[in-house]
Amino acid sequence: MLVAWSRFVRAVDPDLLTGYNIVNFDLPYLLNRAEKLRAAAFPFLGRMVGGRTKMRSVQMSSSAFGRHESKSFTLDGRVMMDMLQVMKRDYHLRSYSLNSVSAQFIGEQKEDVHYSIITQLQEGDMYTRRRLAVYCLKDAILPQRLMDKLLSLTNYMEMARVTGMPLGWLMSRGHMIKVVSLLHRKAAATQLYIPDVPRSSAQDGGGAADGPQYDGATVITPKKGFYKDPIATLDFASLYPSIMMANNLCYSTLVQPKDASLLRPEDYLVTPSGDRFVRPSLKKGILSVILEELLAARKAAKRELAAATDPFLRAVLDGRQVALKVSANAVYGFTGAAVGKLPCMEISASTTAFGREMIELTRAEVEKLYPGASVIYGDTDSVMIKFGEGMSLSDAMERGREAAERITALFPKPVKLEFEKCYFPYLLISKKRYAGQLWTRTDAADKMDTKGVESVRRDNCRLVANVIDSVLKILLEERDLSAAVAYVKHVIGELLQNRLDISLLVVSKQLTKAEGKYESNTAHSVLAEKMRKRDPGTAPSLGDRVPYVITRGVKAQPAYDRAEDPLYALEHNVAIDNGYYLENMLRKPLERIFEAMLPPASVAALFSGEHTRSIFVPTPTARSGGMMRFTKVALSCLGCKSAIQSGALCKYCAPREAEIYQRLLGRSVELEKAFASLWTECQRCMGSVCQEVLCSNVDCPIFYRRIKTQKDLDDASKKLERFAIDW
DNA sequence: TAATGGTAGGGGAGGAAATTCCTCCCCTAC
DNA sequence: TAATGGTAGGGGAGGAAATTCCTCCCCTAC
Repeated sequence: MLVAWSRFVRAVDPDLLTGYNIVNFDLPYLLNRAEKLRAAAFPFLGRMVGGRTKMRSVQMSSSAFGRHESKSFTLDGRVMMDMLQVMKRDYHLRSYSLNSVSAQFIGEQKEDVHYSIITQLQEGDMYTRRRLAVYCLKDAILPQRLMDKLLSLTNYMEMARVTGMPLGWLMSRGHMIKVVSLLHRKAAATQLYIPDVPRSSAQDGGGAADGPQYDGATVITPKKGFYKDPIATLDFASLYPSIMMANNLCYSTLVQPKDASLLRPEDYLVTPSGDRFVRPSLKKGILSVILEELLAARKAAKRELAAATDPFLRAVLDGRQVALKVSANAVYGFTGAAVGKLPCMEISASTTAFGREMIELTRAEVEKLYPGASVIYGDTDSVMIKFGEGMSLSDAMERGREAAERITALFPKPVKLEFEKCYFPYLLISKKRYAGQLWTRTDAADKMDTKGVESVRRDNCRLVANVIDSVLKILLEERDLSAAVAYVKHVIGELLQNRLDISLLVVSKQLTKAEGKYESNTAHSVLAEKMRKRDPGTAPSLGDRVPYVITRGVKAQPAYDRAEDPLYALEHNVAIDNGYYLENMLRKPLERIFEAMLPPASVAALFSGEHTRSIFVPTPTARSGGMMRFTKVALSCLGCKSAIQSGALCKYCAPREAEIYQRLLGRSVELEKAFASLWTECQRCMGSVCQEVLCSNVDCPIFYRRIKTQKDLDDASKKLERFAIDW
């Protein structure tokens, strides 16, 4: 079968291979299997005749794309486009399972089949094998649909053209190689050669770049608070690229200090960081040319974006122009990369130094030109201005536009300060954290814009993200403080009474270090270790996100000891520590928001009072220690919970047997109904109502609810069975 | 054959170090 | 065989508890 499949690939002769996680799972599996079975004709999947497909492990670590282990193959003539890798590179998501990704982008779920039941399906009847087949087909089709919908191939080809790089490298390598490629292209055209800088010993592994190498951008100290006046925002368009172009910063224009005396003073420029670059009249830098081209491509993408009407297409085109912008910024990053091919701190340090001067000048100028105006915040290339008390939105916009124009005139071309938007109202929490209603026109707000706060971070559970997001919406869109307070109290009540779905409480963090490399204990690293011991096959590996919930423990037991795999917690009935979620996850983020608009006593009242009464759940002691090891669970009366020897009820409750039995039966029936409706929902999702549901999709809330209901139902029927003994 | 854009910054968890608080104990005044 | 005044209060030692500070870690803004 393997050999036939290999022949099939060669016969179809595709340019591109795609799938989901094929690089790290499917292909390695096939190759290993072929080797084991001595299918010698198998590993020839490339276009090179007789070219053997070999597999290598590579470790990639990049500040932009994170760290992961990966495989690489010799597959001449074909490009591997693994959609998992594409999704990880291009989209910031909480989960990258094919299920959640396709649900989000193409509104379709696949039925997930856990690997442990595949054999069972294969060895069953024609119906179970059909299910297996459907699963496999979907697994193959969904990645293709994703690729079509997201225009991934189009965008990658565009990037390959702009940068002059092989398509495959865009998926397996970082940003630096793009810049290297661009440099080679331009340098060759101007008869220049790029020096091969040998790696210094410091660059190889040990003790390299820890801590910043040079000073970065200015972040203006925020004047924190809740602003009910419109806040105008001015941004420099592509700040770093435009600084490099305006001042001709380049490898080819750098003047070494010892050579400065050879030039006339008017031939070179001294940057704020004290470095010298010749003026463009003498020689124009290559980096300037490269940046001009990247920004021209971005402009074209923006034009296309303006012409598009379909909202989804717009989102994708927007993604493309952002990618080009990021690549332009990567040019600056490349010059500053100490562990890189061609570091040049003079360029990067000069660029940031210019940036610092420019934002300071902008701030001073705004406050000088507009008396009463105040710059309340700014980061790197932007300033947020409050022009005055009680100003209307349209006046603020008008002044913003005017100010941008007047200040742009102070800088050399192509530096451009733009008025982009107003925030109204605006909540400024701290540096790099704020939220506001964003307006680009006066007739209607565009959207709520949230930066840095918990609702946009992936290392919070969904509960926190949802609550913060809703609270901000109520405060900023509806501007209803009391409704926000009521909402928060309601959610806290639900949480403490255990009424929330466990999928809301799942936290996930990325495993960024290899096994044993963590210096301190953290919830996700300790849990990953625990899961490796349970089942190495399904345990998270380097670069994966580890989902977990915090469970109840004994007093003072650290949180990392109480982190548990959500599925495991559900299946083994481990109690969730609701108090921890309230105190350690919800409390502080909510306090930071409300303290800007409520007196301290009212903020404190959010977390105490009637709604914080919780239902008692007995605390389990550590499973493997303490006195509890020597105790046994005694039967308890189903009527009053007092200890009894056998049967269902104690002698005092016995007379009420009929009534208690009826109550439990009612509960059981209720659960059965709930379970049946969840089951139908899962069957609908599978596309068939005549088969058993065999789905283990951990990203689906229904899945958690179904498991929980099943568990409760089991418990309920066990209780009912105890009555039988009496009869 | 094969590596990796940058700095600034917030904020949570864990654990060490420094500090405060409580209890026991001894002794003296009267 | 067999005996012993009391209470109030200062202050040191030891150890528990609460607090502060620092480091690690993750993730985001630009």
